[in-house]
Amino acid sequence: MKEKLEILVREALGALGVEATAIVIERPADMAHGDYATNVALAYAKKAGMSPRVLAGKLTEELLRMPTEEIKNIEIAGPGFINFRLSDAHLKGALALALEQKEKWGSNGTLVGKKVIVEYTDPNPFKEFHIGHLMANAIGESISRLVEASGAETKRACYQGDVGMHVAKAVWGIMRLEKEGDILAQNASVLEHAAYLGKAYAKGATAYEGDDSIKKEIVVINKKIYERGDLGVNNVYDTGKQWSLQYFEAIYQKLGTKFDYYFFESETRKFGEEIVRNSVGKVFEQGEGGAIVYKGDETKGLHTRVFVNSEGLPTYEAKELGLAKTKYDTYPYDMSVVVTANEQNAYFKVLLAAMAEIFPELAEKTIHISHGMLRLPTGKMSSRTGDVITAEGLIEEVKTRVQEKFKEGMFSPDEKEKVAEQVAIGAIKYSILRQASGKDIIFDMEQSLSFEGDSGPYLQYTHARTCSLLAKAEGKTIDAMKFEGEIGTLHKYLLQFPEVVFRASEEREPHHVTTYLVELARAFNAYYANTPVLDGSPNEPYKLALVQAVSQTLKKGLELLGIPTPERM
RNA sequence: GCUCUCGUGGUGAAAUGGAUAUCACAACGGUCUUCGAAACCGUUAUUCCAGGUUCGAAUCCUGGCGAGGGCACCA
Repeated sequence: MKEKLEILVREALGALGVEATAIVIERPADMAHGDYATNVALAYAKKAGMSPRVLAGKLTEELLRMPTEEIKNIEIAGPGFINFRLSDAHLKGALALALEQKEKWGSNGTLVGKKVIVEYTDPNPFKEFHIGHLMANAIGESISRLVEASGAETKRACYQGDVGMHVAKAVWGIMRLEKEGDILAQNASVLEHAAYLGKAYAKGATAYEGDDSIKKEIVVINKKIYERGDLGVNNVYDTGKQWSLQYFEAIYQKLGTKFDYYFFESETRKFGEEIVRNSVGKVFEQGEGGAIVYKGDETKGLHTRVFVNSEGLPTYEAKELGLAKTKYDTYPYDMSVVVTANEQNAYFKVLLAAMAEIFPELAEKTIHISHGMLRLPTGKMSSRTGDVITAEGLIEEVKTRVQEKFKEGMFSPDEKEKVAEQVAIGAIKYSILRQASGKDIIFDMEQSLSFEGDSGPYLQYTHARTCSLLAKAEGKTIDAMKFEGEIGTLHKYLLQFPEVVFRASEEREPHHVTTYLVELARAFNAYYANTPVLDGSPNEPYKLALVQAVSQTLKKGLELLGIPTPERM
């Protein structure tokens, strides 16, 4: 419809002898103004040599001359906006079409035939999966689903730092704990394994900073991990890594993420190092102490970064170059999205500049998306001091709060546990996805996880309501066309969904979806409070069609956010 | 010091350069014998400061103030 209006307006301008470059058709901020609006009369007034309102008047005359059954009327408003109101028949037909589309409702085909890879979450084995990873996961998962909804073939990737000092610290910690007799039971659970690793890491990290001789021991272990020549170290490392990965996998399952590819730093480092060494003198330079550096162009706000350090080991930057190529060799993508924390922004710019010189075609396809930090009201989290909120801990805490809200006797114990988890995940993910990515979130349990108003559970609750209403209406006629009366805002909100999904996908901003869904849910709840649906009136089939469309839209929208949609809660 | 990002009611956020700046929380006042009150209705309250560009600026440009990130061998 939007495209059609654009063509009509262009023709009308042409008829008046005005050649248009860009034509903007938009949804008016206030729905009372109409279904669509254009500002062309304002934009081209000067070019046409008349005042905006006069031009708008002439354009309207032209537009009215063209036969269009979708349009009910055209009005001029304000400084010279042209507002379009769509016909009732068209609006009803659009709703009927939406219902027919079912699962496909809201999708578009703008990325059909494209291959997209999205990398996100990226936890480090041997360390906690904390709420920062939760943030990256929520955003990355939603972006994956959005580009999928645009028709792209989408693969999810997770990149994990399984080598480096943090690992050496944890391995040292485990060996020390074992020496002290603190050993896990044979049948320890995945969670107990993870907690043990956390303890080991904290021990190693503290000792590393406090004691120079231990620092040296850890450096030695780090080397041994790279070389894989020490059986004892290998053994501890291999089991520890396995524990970590099992633990992460359990969390992904809860969160609703299924990765297609796992990349490990231990695999990309050698390749990355080669790439860098082969381009010394061309792209990279020798820096102080034998390091290999990339000199970023300071006029572009870049700085110099080390790619291979003076000990000859590749840094994260070099590994990332290797990763980009490895990804492409695994899955020849048209677009590669990488989600990281925003503290990496400056580094990523340098990396992309270097990549543009080595793999220009890959750099062009790479899009970096950064998320803000989750901060505690008390300050920054630190895994060294143990002042961390783990994902697991947070989910459990929210879960218990959710259960307190359940009505007595609604669920069996098993169901209760399951639904509580779905709602908890919904609350957490929503609080992350509701704002534009890139900004920090001050994480306040009370505020960000409220179950009222602008929240995940609010949307889930509204969806559950539609489900129970539809269950009561089982067997009744549902028909979007059977309606006499004035078409309301709820109906019009519903029809905006595909445009919202398109924009969210294009900008890779899930928060457009959250904002929209809350508006939709609000419109529905208001409608629901004032209008009896199951009243046997002639309009009942239409009202049920509205409810079904709301239900379907909430379900699909929440799915795009990676938020579960229980039918009862 | 250099550099990047940000500054919207008491609080947290939204707004492809457009019309009366939107939403939630909090506060205050109402609505459950009727399709689920995790809901609904109402009241109060917002674009950091100073210039500029534009028919039109929360949005773009310049300067100031304030907050956060980054600035060579961590990731």
